[in-house]
Amino acid sequence: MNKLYKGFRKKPFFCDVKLVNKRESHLKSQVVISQLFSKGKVITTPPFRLVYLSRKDLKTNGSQILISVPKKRFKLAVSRNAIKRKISEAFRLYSSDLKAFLNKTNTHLAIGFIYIGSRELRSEEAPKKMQEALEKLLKKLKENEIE
RNA sequence: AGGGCAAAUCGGCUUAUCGCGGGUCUUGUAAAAGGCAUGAGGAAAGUCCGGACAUCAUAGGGUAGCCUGCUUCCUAACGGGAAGGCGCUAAUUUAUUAGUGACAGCAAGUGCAGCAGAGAGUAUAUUUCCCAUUUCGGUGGGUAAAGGUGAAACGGUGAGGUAAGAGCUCACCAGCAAGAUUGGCAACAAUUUUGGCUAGGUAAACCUCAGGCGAUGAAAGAUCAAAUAAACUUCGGUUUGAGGGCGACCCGCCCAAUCGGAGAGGGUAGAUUGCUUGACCCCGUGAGUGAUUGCGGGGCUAGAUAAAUGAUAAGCUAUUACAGAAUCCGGCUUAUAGAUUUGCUACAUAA
RNA sequence: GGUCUCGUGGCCGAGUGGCUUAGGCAUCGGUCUGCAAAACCGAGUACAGCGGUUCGAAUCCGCUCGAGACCU
Repeated sequence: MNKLYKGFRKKPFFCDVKLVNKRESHLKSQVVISQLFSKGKVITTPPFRLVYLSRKDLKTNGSQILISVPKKRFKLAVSRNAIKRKISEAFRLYSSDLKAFLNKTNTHLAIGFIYIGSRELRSEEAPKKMQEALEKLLKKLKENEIE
């Protein structure tokens, strides 16, 4: 946690965790992806479908995300890219609670965001939807923790 | 001042905060942190052509297949471009302008042309016209001017000629073929001589002629690391030439002691490189009608790998067109809101 | 990233440039029947789009759109 607080002195306007979204937080491993889709649990909130898989046996903690937009609904590469960017930006801004929880409980979480909306994601509604989805996810994770 | 057409250029900018990719510098044992500048197109698209580069193959020849098709030039090359020629269309100024053309050959050969029509290619006679004959209903022969059909019907005008006619003969005209001269690098144009009197359409039908083309694509390939099995079982063939290679086929040539089929089974899929200095861009200047190119000076301008360019706020008419690099170049085609510049053009308004 | 194929009524599907297109299933109307099925008779509905070649294009050529397959 100390690492993350390092930039806090210079930029005091933002909250307790620094908001980064680096390469390391992308989900790349084919093994993990196949496990995610075969064993993972699913939450559906209107524009997204979340697939997640939490593990405690790994040494690292934190989250790795994967974003998928179907080519069948969005023909243009430009619009697909725009949706992906909006999702990742929204996740970057509103995932601080989730990250704090994961650090506390020392879990590794793989999340897949699948966009199931039929229209393009508008930038003003993206943060609201993301917050809803993440709150739902956090609640589920806490329930599991108690069990 | 606005409208239309054509060509060219741009197709977002500024500030603040946060964030991402690779690069570089600083701090740090390291992990990492911070600073700096930089980071998506005119089409990045379609994959329709042409190259570079790489691997495989390569004594050589022929055939097949595919592509291109007026001429000369440009270019690394092209199915691209420039200039010119010819045809067609439109306009008028009637010989110019603008647009446009897969624009070699049907006078090498073969095929095709429904319906209609007498006849659709060495074709032919329905109605006419003329002659002969007649049982006066017709029959036989000659003829192709006129009517009619069709997308398309085998030159036109006049004279001679004839039973009636006909390029049957002649003159002129149109068009064709061959030759000559002149101009042009050439396509071709102009003039002229001779010929036979007419040659129809279709090659985006087969085809002929001329020219060109080896195949596969960066998921190509190279290096390193890790792992390992040129192994095992079984069947068949072989110095009396089997088998393999020359990745369409044939001739021919080469290799040569091993080759082929089946079974069971093992391993890898990570890193670096290829990767961005290039037929590059900008400026000046010379050559050329032009495409293009010579010389000099300056510049470095994405290089990711489940894949970076974003978000928020404010302002500029602005949430605002079409749209996202994946080895790299040259074209073509298609999509495209708006802005600017230049040229041409006609209309209306005002002075 | 690269390569290739296909597109004909509501569905399947034939079609060698020539009568706007064979056939089957489905739909609708009629005959039959007490009613229906089957059978029989009849009808409507199509060449993915645009442009070109040709007297004439579903067919030949070019571009565009859509769908699918393969390499990996």
